[in-house]
Amino acid sequence: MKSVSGLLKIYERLFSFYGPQNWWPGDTPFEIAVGAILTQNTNWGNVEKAINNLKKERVLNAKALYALPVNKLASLIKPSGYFNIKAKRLRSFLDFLVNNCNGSLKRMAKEDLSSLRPKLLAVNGIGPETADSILLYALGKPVFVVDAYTKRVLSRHGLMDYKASYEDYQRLFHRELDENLQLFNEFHALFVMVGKDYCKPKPLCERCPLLHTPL
DNA sequence: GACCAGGCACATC
DNA sequence: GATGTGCATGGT
Repeated sequence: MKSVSGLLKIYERLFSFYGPQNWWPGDTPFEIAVGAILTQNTNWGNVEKAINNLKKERVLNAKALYALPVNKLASLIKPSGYFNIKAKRLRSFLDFLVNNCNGSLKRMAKEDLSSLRPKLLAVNGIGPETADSILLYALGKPVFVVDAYTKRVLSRHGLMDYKASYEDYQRLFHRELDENLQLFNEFHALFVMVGKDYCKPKPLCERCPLLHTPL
């Protein structure tokens, strides 16, 4: 008898309800990395406004963004909230990108996950979720992205203690699931979908697909 | 007007 | 290691 992972059941239900998400919503690895920083504790719609401002100014590339004065950068990303601190965080990421990877995410992607992840985490303003979002969605590295919705869903379904650490949550996925880039990509996106729709601070379980869709 | 949103760094105990 | 706080806009 083969035991099916509870995580896989969740994945199958979400996938059959929402379908493929084809994340990240961004056209280039650089846009994805910028979006990952801008979306910290922020509604994605506000991030889109900020990214559109950068596109209009034609500065959504490493070289142009690096050359931009930090106060000008802050004014462009204002709609995404926390604009002063996020301008600094973008600058610190750009420092790393330019000085270690010649401004190229393609170059960054050549480095192994195990050595690259600690380097990203050492960049001021890049914590575990932002690092893993960049690694998975901009660089194609097989690492699971844990976010607030993931924690809510797993803890409310009794799979994890809500207060467990980021690494604890991530270890669960890496232990239970095959190392599959496409699966990691879709699964995180599906957590965001069900989180936005149903797994809010005040849960809306009545019509949640995790409780009310067939396997 | 209150609540929420795809975190993180930093201070303090 | 755990807990508290500042950061800020825009939608519901």
